[in-house]
Amino acid sequence: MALSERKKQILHAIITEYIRTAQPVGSRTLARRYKVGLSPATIRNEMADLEELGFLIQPHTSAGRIPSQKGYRYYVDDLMEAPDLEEEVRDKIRQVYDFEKLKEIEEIIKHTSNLLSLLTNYTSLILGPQLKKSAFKKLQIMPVDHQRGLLVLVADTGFVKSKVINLPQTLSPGELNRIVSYLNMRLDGLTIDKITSSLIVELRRDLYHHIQFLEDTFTLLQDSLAEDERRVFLGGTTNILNQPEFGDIEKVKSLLSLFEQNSLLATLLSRPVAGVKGIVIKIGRENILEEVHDCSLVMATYCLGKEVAGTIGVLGPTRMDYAKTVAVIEQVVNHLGRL
Amino acid sequence: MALSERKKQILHAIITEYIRTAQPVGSRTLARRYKVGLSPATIRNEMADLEELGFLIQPHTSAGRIPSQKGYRYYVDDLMEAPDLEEEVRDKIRQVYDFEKLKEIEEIIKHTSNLLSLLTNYTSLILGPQLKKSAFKKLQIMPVDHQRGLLVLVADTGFVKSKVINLPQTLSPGELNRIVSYLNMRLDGLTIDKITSSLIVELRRDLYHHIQFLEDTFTLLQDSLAEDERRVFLGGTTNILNQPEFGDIEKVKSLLSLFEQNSLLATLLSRPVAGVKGIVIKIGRENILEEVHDCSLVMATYCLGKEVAGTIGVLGPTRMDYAKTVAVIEQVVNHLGRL
DNA sequence: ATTAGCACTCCAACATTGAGAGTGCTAACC
DNA sequence: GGTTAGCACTCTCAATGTTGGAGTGCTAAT
Repeated sequence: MALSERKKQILHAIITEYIRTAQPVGSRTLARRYKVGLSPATIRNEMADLEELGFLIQPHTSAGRIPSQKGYRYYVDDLMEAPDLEEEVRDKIRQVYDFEKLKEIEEIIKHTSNLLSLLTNYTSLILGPQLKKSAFKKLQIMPVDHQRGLLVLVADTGFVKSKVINLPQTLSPGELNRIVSYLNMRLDGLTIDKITSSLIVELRRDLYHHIQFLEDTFTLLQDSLAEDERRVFLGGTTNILNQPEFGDIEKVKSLLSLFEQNSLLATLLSRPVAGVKGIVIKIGRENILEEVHDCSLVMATYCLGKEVAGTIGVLGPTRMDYAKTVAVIEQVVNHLGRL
Repeated sequence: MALSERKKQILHAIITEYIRTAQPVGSRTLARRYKVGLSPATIRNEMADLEELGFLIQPHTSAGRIPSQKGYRYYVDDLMEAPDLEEEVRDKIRQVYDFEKLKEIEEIIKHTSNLLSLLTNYTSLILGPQLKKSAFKKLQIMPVDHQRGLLVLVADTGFVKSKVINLPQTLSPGELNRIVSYLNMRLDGLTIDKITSSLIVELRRDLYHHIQFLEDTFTLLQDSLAEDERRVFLGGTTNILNQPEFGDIEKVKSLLSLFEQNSLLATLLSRPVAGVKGIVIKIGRENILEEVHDCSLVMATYCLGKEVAGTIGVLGPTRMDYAKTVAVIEQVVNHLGRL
């Protein structure tokens, strides 16, 4: 699949131009706007070749060419070079991560997703950290009224989960405290996924005389566990509507209803094999979901501290500005890693 | 503005038909489908009158008539009668509120908003309860690591707010406990809006040697206070796209970006004067925001327990099915009041 | 007061046309 | 042999008719 230098150059130019204008690119325009020292006729020949090879598509006889999926793939893998970001952009990123004191994960993620959609003008998706991997830190029960209490579960990542539970009225404050400290002791330092159901059974045995109350507690624990359903944070959902390819209401509708389905979004983002570092780009039909078959997704795993936390992604039309998007994501992931 | 019985009947029929079909209604259709014992010609005369009076609009000569805003208003105030809900619908409502044990406000609201959008096929908006009005219940600080703690604030309504704060390292656990119980004592039973800044100043004086740490605490308190910005919960945002009036991308875009702006939504919903009971309907331009000038909003205040908690609303095109929507909202508000 | 009849208006859907953009091919050129 | 000019051809898009249907308003008859 080795293309001649000239073909590469032409393909590059076509894709660049198409990304800019969203219009099929003709040989004339190319000759005029990009200083290949070639006449339109020669370019036409090359374009015909590139079409034969599957990199370009002609929407109809006598229109210019547009990149095919294969064309984008080649561009992304071999042709594209990430631009330096403008100082202005770098500044904005720095601002978000420096000046605001972000302590809670959720806050960090929300800011990040806003930032991404702002900088790229596409829609950003961020898959939150996996609760499983974080370590149990502390569990606390605060009485709310005489029959209910608030159970708070804190993970070391700063992740907090709370739930109102029923407390048996027969339970004295002292007992409650003892139970809580016992649980804290037993669970101390474990990662959440170590809290298996067998451990729970064991605990339940140890504390069998408080069964009723514990049911709720364990339910929360197990829910948190079972909630492999990691939350996906969205930013700039309307950005994508500004793209000329979304003139069609049907498309808009299917995309927007996709945005409402957290689990599907999570599927989308969880593709890159755990551990794969760097940026992964899914173009058009390379994505699993039909709704985004004419979108592309640029994603990367991000770390918070040392742990791989989740996936960060930007969704745009297949005709998106890959180079810039990649640059932005790299920069952002970088900053995130330092927190 | 007293209309003759016959005019009322015709206006009613036109609106009903238009709500059903979204097409201008002509005299022929009306004579055929609605058993007014009149010929098209007579109906035409009446329609001309109604147009003169401002209840109807003719999109162009020789199209049928559609209701004007004034027409809808008259319909809603004087003509419409709320239908009995089908058993099937009543069942669905009962299911949501009976079988699932909803303890936390947020959960209740989320379920309600889903329910509403499901039953009406429009978009539901729910303005959450005002933190201000609920009573302070308890404040707790749980250490997370050696320099950070999780501050949890519980209101008696079950409302929970938490924030990670910095703890000065010089603070011993004993001291921390004393501070917490002191704060609890001082704040006990107050409604949140009683925790004015003057009280905070006072507390701050009493505890002046822990200033740094307290800053964060007070910030949270004040944030919760200042957060008059009450959260609006949305359901079925894509439903409204199924309405034929949203064939235009521009409209969709402006509406969707409105949906992303919590504060604007809160404005929309907070119109009905506090205390007004019953259902309020805002038609078209009666709404403040331009984005919904061709939508209508049916809303009602809802109670949780005895307190007025917030506003519940359904947003559809001006051509929405007011009768059904009103019936559904009434039913839902009813159920909510019983929780 | 109601209705039948009729001329009139307007929209929406469909065809027609011409201009513009772009191609592929051929033949000439370096 | 690679490159280019020239030209016929194709296809879209926008503008411009054309037509049929739906609905009206008016008038005259009931």
